[in-house]
Amino acid sequence: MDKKKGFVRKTKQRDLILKTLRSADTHPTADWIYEQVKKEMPNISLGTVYRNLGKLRDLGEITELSFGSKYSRFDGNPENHYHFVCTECEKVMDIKGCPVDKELDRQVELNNDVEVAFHTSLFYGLCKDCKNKKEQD
Amino acid sequence: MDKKKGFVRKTKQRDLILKTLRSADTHPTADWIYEQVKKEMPNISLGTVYRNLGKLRDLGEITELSFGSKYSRFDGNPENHYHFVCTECEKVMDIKGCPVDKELDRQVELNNDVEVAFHTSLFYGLCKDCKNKKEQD
DNA sequence: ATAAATGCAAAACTTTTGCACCCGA
DNA sequence: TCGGGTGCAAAAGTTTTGCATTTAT
Repeated sequence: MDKKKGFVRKTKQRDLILKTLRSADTHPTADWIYEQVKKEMPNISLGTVYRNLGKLRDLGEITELSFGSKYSRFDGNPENHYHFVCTECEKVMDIKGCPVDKELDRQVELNNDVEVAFHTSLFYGLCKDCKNKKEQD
Repeated sequence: MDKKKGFVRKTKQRDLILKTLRSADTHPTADWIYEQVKKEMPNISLGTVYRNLGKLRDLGEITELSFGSKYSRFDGNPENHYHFVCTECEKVMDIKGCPVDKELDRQVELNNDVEVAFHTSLFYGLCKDCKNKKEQD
């Protein structure tokens, strides 16, 4: 018997959830993902979406971002990187051209007597669209 | 008549809440503040704590930090600075000796076609106490 | 006197969970 | 077949809100 306990089974639901998240250009909420996925799989439940997002996070396939608003947001890219939060439309997206500075972690350790595993930075402001919209006034 | 509409009234509750927050060495949750304040003012309600924290935030007296866990945390210091989150005991505190690098904001603007108002960084790891506790094993 | 603030409780909202059934390996 | 996954609905947990009353100015 080579069946092992505690294995992760592949399901249509989880595949679709991951595909949907990976193809999003921003970092959506569980509810947004639920709405998208429902178009293709109308009977899926929100509980399943939450359970699968949690499982994918535990497997290291995605990252859960919990900041900015009441909702958690999910990032299909598990690599550490910086994020931008639009204060106007609430969208959350990746920062380009600004690599994570690991030297900072060492500096913080020395100055604060802590052990740093990693850090992340959040930039707040107006995204491209909201910036342009404001300029039109 | 020099009474104006929309003014902010001074109350014992708000004073106590602000005093409690300012004297905390970490960044507590609304519920923690509620528990502290109740010792001195047993009839205060959690709703009042939330309302006052919101008002103080709107007035720019404090900062609301919404990351790391389900709860919002509040920071008696409205100045922008970096934070440390202990992944073991969940405490959130200020980072010392690591000033906010405003140059980064300009770099992000250039690379991402956005308008950055400010940024904040979160360092995750073990705080002094949890680090020492681990070393004892 | 007037409107802001409070206390209480109910409501709103996001996320989790129990359970019976289903389905992938 | 076996145990992980799903759907549904109820529950949990944080934050907000309606309302009558109190209180600061």
